[in-house]
Amino acid sequence: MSELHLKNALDTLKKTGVRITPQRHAILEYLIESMSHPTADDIYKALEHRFPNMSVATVYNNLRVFREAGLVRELTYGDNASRFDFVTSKHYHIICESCGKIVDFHYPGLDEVEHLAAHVTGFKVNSHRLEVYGICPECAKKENQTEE
Amino acid sequence: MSELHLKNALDTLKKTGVRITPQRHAILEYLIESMSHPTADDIYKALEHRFPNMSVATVYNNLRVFREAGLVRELTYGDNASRFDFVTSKHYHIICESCGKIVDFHYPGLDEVEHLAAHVTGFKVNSHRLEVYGICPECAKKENQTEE
DNA sequence: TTATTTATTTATAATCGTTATAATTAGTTT
DNA sequence: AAACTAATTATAACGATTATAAATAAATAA
Repeated sequence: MSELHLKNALDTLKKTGVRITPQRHAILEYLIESMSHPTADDIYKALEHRFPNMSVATVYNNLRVFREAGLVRELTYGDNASRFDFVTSKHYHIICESCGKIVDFHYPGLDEVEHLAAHVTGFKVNSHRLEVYGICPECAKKENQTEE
Repeated sequence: MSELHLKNALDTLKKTGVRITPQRHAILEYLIESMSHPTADDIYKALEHRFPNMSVATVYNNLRVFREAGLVRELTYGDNASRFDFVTSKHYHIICESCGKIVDFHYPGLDEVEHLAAHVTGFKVNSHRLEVYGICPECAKKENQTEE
């Protein structure tokens, strides 16, 4: 399953003439297998034992390469570090405002919003971003325990 | 119209024990009357002729105060500067990927998404963020002219 | 194969938005 | 007026990201 994702991703890169370096392979592999939404630094830390000389710049550079190839989505959070998400199928994120955890959920198209926005503003619409914020079950439990 | 918004905003601040300093008054006034989505630096630049000694920190501090009072919403964009939006009614933003312009549009509640997300993930949902991306009419026109 | 070009990585410095700190000023309360 | 508190200012620091230049690796041409 995840091997297939990796294989497809590598194929996509090859097609666009991007070299598959060991670092790139490892970063992609980590993104796919960790099943999380890591920051560039998370990735750097996770791989530094295998690539002791790797630079953070390499991580950033390659995440940009992957983003431009459409393999990876960047989730930006103001002053805080961006998180990177391997693109599989369309999904949205719900984010815990207490611990920062990000959980995926699916929701059938919000095409209607795009259409309405295009109609009202005259924009040519390309995409949208939707995030839901709240408190995850674990944090909610903790808050109850401490009678917050 | 905008005077009323300003008056209400000042009342809200007074109620929560926040002092109305000349700088705060000016920042709020600018946010309301500019009808735009300025960065902290935009505000700083717009007011520096009236407050030659004002510090950027003051702008940031007060935008945080306003945000915490619910008067202002902060729109974050990764590494780029946040934009600040005086809260009037519920609306969403459509952003031009070419020139960065932000235009408001209204859309009747996405409560259903919140409910579904809560149900699927077990989160206690507080809010959501939705943005649409595309190309504004002006940029689209330019692109056509240059046969892009 | 070797030489040459090109892409990639590395190391490091720089940038930029934002926040922290400490000193000063202004406003409030006693 | 004195004492206390809040807000502002000036400046330094921070952290995420990017730019730069040198070094290395890979691909292509000779």
